[in-house]
Amino acid sequence: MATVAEKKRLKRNKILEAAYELFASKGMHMTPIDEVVKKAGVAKGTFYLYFRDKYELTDQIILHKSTQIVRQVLAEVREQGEKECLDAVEQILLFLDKMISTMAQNRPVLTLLSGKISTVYDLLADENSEFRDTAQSLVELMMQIGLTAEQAGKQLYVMLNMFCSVCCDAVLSGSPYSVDELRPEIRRMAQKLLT
Amino acid sequence: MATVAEKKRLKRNKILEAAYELFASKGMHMTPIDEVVKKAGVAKGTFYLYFRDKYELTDQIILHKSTQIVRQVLAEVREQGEKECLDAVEQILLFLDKMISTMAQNRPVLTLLSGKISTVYDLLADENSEFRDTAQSLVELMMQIGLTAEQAGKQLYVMLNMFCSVCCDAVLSGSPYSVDELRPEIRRMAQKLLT
Amino acid sequence: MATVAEKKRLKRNKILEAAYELFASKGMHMTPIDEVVKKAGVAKGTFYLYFRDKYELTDQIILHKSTQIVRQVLAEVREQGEKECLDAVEQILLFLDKMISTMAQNRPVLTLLSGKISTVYDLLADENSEFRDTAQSLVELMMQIGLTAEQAGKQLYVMLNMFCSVCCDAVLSGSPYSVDELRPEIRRMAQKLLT
Amino acid sequence: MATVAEKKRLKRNKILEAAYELFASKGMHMTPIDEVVKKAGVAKGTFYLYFRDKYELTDQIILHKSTQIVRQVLAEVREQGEKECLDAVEQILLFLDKMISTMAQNRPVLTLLSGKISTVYDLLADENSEFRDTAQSLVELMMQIGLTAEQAGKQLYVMLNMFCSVCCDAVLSGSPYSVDELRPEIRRMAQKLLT
DNA sequence: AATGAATGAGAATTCATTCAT
DNA sequence: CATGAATGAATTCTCATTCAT
Repeated sequence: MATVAEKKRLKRNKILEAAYELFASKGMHMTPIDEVVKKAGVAKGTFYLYFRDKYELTDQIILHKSTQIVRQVLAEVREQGEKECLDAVEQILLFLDKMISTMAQNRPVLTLLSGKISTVYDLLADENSEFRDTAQSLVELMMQIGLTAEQAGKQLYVMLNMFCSVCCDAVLSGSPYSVDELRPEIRRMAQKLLT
Repeated sequence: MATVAEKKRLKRNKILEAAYELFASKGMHMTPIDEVVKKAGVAKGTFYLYFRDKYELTDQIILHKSTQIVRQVLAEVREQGEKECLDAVEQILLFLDKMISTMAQNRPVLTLLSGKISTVYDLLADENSEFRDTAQSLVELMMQIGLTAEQAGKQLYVMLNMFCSVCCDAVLSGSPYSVDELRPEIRRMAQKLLT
Repeated sequence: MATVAEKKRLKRNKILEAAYELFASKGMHMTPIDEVVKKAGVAKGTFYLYFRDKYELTDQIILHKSTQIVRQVLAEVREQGEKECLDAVEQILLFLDKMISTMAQNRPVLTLLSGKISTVYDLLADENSEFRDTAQSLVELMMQIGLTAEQAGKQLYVMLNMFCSVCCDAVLSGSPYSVDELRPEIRRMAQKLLT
Repeated sequence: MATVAEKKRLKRNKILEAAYELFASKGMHMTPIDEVVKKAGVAKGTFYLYFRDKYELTDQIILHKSTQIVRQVLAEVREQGEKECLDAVEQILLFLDKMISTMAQNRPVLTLLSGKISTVYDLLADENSEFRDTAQSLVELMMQIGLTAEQAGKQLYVMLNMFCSVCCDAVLSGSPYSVDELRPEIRRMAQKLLT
């Protein structure tokens, strides 16, 4: 077993997780590297062995966490979609709904995501992404309701962005409406957009 | 003429404007007070005569600039709406369209607004806001298409948030789509949502 | 009295003096700013009010100290030269001799000067230097022994550099010869060069 | 063939050369060990197998490079001296002239040598040096022009130091005069000193 | 012998804020 | 009211050196 590379990956992850929790609760600008390494249980120098600087760390966290969320949501959608034989519209609605739920339960990640939402979309759209296939099938689902490939792509992006943004606001500030207050309305709007 | 109070207001505005430009281009965290006061042409101590601290300044800028934008957009909508005798849906679409255009032309303000979009809505919804009446009429317009007051309020919020968010991404990063690419799609979606 | 500018000059000088002593005894690279400010009795931030960074400080010290030394030497030469009605060659020899003595007594300054000797010459040659006139008269003295202006300039430079360099080595390391061992030899060589 | 000891010597030399180039271009204080070992193609730990610390490395480089230069210069002088049957003065002048030329062509080595010129002399004077004999013959040459052994030693030292110092300044900063501008003057002075 | 991950003391520098003038 | 010199805690990042593999 490649214990050496494995240990490195583990250490990197420890830093990533420690930073995530801190950044999420106090914001990146309010979290000194000192605290991150202390929480991660590594030396200060070790941090700079794995990340060029604080900004690279931030980027990595966003990537890391977004990936986690998208991966989880897609897995659930796929499973439930198959089990319940959902049609195109229903699957997309389910995807958006799950995204909202998951984000609502991941308050901290929203703090980081806020204002960088296109990152999530980039994850889906990137040629080399592990999600490429799924993203493709989402677009195909939307084409089944009569959109061109381009329209489908754009609309998917706008809807994702829209729901994420509303979620961020709703979850983070709860003002003027909470997620739960907004959720039925969002669903109604999504349905309207998809028919 | 109250030259004393007037001069104070002027100096305060000079600081606000200087900070706005700096914050917009480099971000608040990357802009030291030193630079702000230098650009504003006042002494460092003077700054603290007008603002409690850097955070109050930031808040004030967002308020200041959002107000400017909303005020401008609403004025244009009102004028054109009257001139062209637009119906409810058309007025709302015009409002959203103008918001997009104005934001697209105010790249810097988006930097600040990004992730704080509900601020704009708060402006509209606040009891004491100068926009209260207009916001009220927007809601009433939406009720004309068959929504309850509550639904109308929420939908207005969601649509605003959605469009602002998409604009921020599109204008600021241009990725994955530019505003101009997205604008027709957005309009189509808005229309669908309002019928 | 302009107490404000005066106080600033004083504080700057305090830093300069503190740094000089520290740099001279341990070398600039071995002296943290922390120690400098502590010795100067000012806050760390104050340091950066007066000097861009450690390197500017170093340059300033060299300038400051070289100026002090040259000023002192020239004053002595002028005085003694007049009193004893010395001729050209004798005055130059006296100048070099005094330079050697003064440097020998200013061990610390040599630490800083070592390897940056042309600084001293620059001081003499700089158009705006307070020493311009004196430097000019040194050159004129050398022209009296039959050199062209250009030859005189170069020879003055070479001799200065040569003597400073030998002094640095001799004073700082005492190896292979001490200043006192070398001084007669140097004098003999200077005399030879000037006739 | 002693491949073991040979390989070690080779690795040591690789480090020495890598460090030399780096130190020469950016200065020792600005060159981290990291860069040295990377350039040398060895691991960081390996460095400490061959050198106690960074300071020992620096010393070794200066020694290494000075030796190279002196060895080269002396070889050339010896060869040309024999071929052209030069007399004492001419040989010394040739030696100094070659030193200047070689240094002018070895800009980087001067960076390191600057302020440590007596090292070169130490090389010549050290009892166990490979140059002991040559240095001795240089002294003897000077005694041929009527100096005592002691005077000869000192004068050789002063002249060496003087020329090296002037070279460092001239080559490194080119200010106030370049090597080429100074060279005739230096030669003239050397000639004067040797007669 | 060689490696390179890990260390952590330390260094430079910044900057929001205060306060005497 | 206005000023800007002074502060020093806080922060980021570096790097020589060690040591387990």
